[in-house]
Amino acid sequence: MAVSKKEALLQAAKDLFGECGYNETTFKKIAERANVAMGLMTHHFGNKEKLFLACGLDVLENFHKKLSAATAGAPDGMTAVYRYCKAYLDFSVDPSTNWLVLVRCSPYSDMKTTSDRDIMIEKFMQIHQVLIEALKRGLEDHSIARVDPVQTAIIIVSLMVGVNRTRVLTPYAPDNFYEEALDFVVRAVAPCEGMPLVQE
Amino acid sequence: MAVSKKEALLQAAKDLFGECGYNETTFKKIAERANVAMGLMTHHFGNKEKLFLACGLDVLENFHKKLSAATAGAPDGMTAVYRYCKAYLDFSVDPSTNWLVLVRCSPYSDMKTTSDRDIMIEKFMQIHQVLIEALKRGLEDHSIARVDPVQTAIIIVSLMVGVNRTRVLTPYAPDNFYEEALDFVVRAVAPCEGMPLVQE
Amino acid sequence: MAVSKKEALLQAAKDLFGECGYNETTFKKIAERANVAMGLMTHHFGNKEKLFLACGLDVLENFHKKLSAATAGAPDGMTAVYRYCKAYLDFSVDPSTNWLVLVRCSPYSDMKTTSDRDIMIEKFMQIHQVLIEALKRGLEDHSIARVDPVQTAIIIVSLMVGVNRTRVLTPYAPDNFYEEALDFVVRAVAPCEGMPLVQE
Amino acid sequence: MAVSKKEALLQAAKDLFGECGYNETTFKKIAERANVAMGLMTHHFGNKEKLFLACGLDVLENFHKKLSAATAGAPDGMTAVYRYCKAYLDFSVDPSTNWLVLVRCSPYSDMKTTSDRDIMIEKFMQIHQVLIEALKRGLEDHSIARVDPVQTAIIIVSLMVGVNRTRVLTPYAPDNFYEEALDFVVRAVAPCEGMPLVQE
DNA sequence: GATGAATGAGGCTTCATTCAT
DNA sequence: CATGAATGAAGCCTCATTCAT
Repeated sequence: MAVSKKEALLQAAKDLFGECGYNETTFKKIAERANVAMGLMTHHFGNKEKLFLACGLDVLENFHKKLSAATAGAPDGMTAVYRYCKAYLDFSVDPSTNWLVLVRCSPYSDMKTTSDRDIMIEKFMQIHQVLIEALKRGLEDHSIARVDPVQTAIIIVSLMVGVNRTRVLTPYAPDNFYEEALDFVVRAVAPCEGMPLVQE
Repeated sequence: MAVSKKEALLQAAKDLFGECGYNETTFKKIAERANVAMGLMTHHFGNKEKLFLACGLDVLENFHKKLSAATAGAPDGMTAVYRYCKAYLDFSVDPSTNWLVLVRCSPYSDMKTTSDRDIMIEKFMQIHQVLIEALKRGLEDHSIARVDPVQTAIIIVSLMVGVNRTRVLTPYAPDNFYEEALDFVVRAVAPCEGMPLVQE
Repeated sequence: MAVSKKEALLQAAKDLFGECGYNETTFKKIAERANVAMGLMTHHFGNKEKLFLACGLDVLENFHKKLSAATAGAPDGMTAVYRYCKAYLDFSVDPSTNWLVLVRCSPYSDMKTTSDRDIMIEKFMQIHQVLIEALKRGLEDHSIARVDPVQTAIIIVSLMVGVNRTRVLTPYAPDNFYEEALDFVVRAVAPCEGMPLVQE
Repeated sequence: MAVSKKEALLQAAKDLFGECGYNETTFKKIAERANVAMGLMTHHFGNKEKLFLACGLDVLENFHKKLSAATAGAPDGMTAVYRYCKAYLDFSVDPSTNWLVLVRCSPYSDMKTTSDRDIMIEKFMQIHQVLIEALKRGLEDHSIARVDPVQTAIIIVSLMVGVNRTRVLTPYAPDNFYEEALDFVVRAVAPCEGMPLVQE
C-alpha cells in the first residue's frame, strides 16, 4: 500500500480534529475514515490525547518550515516581517495544511495534560522566534520603527491569531480582510516617514 | 435567600464553563457547586446548550454595557477607540466578569446549533458596532487616519481577541503586554503626523 | 416495590461476585440480573470496586453478627471457641449468606485499592477479636490449654480459611470434613487431660 | 544466550502472575519483561490459560520435589509430618520459588477450563499423598495419635493453606507465626501422652 | 418549583489472539 | 523460530436527560 496504516490514521485524525474539534472527534469516526480497526489508535499513539498532540505537532512542524522559508530570502527586515505574516495567513487558509487542528490544539486552546501543553508551548516559541529574528533584522537595517522586537513579535502573532480566528471561525471577515490585516501590521511597525515599505 | 436557585445555577455554570470549558463542565458539577438538584437545570434552562448560551449572553450583555459606557464620554474619536480597547482588555482580566466563558463560547469557538450560533453572532455584531461608531467619529474629527471604519474595527477586535488569548491562555505575554497592545493600536490608526493622540 | 433498586443491585452483585469472581462479573451481568440500567451502578456505588467492597462489607457484617451471637451464650470458653468455629463453617456453606463473596473479597484475597484493603482489614480484625475473647475466657475458666490467645486465634481463623477453601473450592473435602476440622481444633486447644471438652 | 526465549517467557510469566494475579498480567507485560515478542507466547504456549497452567505446574513440580525430599529422610512418622509442614511453609516464603503463582492458580482458586482444573487437581492430589504417607508411617510407629490419615492430611494441608494466606496476603501474621502453626499441628496429631514429639 | 433516582446510548480503552513477513 | 502490526469484541464508566414524587 502507498501509505502505512499509521499514516492513514494520522491524516484521518488531522482532518477530523480540524473539522469537528476534539470532543466531537471519536475513535470510531477516525477509524472509519482511515479504514482501520479502532484498537490500532491506542496501539500506535497510546490514547486520544497523544494522538491529538501528534496531529498538532505535525501541523506545527510544517508551519514552522513554511515561515522559515518565507523569511529566509527577504531583502530586508520589513519585507521579512511582511512575508512572515503573509505566509502565516496563507498557511491558515490552505486546506491541505490541516491548519484547523492548530486552531483547536495549541497553547491558544486547551490541552488537558500539562506535559503536552509544555511541548506545544515550546514549539510555538519557535514560531515566535522566526518573527523576532525578522524584526531584529528590520531594526538593524532601519526598515522598521524602533520597537521592542520580542514584544512586538508577540503582538503581531496575537494579531495573526485574532484575524485568523475571525476569518476561519466567524462570518465577519470581509473579502480582502487578510490584505487589510497585512497593511495594518505594516503601518504599525513602519518607520514614521516610511515610504516604500514593502515591494512585492 | 439572597439569590434564587436559578441565579445560583447560572452563576455556577458561568464559573465552571469558564474554568473547565464546555465538555468538562457537567450538570452534576454545576448542580453541586450551586447546591441545587440536577433536575433543576433542564427545568429552568431546557438543556445544556441553552444554559451555555444563557451564560454567554449574560457575559456578553455586561461586556457590551462596559464598552458602550467606556466610549460614551470620550472627547474625540481616537480617545473613544483607545478607551474601547482598554475597556475590552480590562474586562477580560477581571475575574468577576466570567470572561472566560466567552473565550470558549463565542462565534470564535464552537456552538453546535446553528440557531444558537446566529444569536451569538448577532450579539457580537453589536460589539463591533460600538467600535465602528468610535472610528467613524475619529474620521470626522480627524483624530485618526483615513481608514475604512468597518474593516479596521474588525481588525482591531481581532487584535483584541488575539492578545487576550495570548494573555489568558498562554505564558508568552510579558508584564506590560496590554499596554504595548494599546500602543500598537494607536500607532496603527493614528494620523501620520499625529502627535498627541490620546491623553489619559 | 418490595426492595429498592439499589438493594436489588447489591444482591445481584453479591450473587454474581460469589459465583463468577470479580473479573468475570461484569456490569452488564449485574444489571441484567437486577433488572436495572447499567448506569445505576455507578450512580449508587461509584464504580465497580466500590460496589465490590460494599458487597464484601455487607456479608462481613452479617458474618460478624452470627459469630458474636454464637459465642455470646456459651457456658465456658472452650464451648465458645467451638461454637465460633461451628458458626464460621455453617455460615460458609449457607447459600443465603453469599459467603463466596468473602472468599474472593477479603484481605485473604486481592483488593486493588489500598484504602479499600484497609477497610476490609479493619473489619476482619473484629472477626478475630470475637475469637480472641472466647479464648481468653477459656484461659480464665481453664477450659482450654495455656496458649497465647491472639496467636492461637489467628491460627484457628487461618485453619477456618483453609478448610473452608478446601470445602468450597476443591473436590478433596470428604463428607464429614467440617466435623473433623472442629475435632482438630478442639484437640489442639484442649487442656492435656481434657476429657469432656464440649457438650453440644 | 544462557536461557532460551521460551524459558525467559515462562519465568517472566511466573513472576508476573505471582505479582499481579491472572487478570492484571497481560501478554504485553510478560513479553516486555522477557524482552521477547508478543506473538511468541501463543507460539510456544497456545494461549494465556495454557501459559498460566504451565506456570502453575512448574511451581507445583518443584513444590512436590521439596516435600518429597523433606519427608524422605525422617526417622519417624511424626518427624516426617513436621518436616512436611516446615518444608511447605519454607517454600511459600522463598521468593525464588514463585509460590505466589500457586496462591492465585490452584484448585483453591479459579481455573476456567475444566480440563485444566482437573490437571491441577490431580497434581495437588500428589501433594496430599506425600503427607498421607507420612501420617501412615506415624500410625505404624505410634509417633502420632490414632487419626484417619487421609482426613487428617486434608485438614493439615488446609491449615497450611490458611496460615500461608494469612502470612502472604494479610498483615495479621505475627513474627513467629509459622513456628506457632507448626506447634499447633504437632499438638493436634501428637499421641496424648506424647512427650518428645519431634527432635530437630 | 424542587428533588435525585433512573435511564441507556456511546465514549475511550484494554487485550488476547491472528497473521503476514 | 521470531516479530509486532493489526484486529475487534467487550469492559467500565460518563453524562445529558427524563420522570415520579
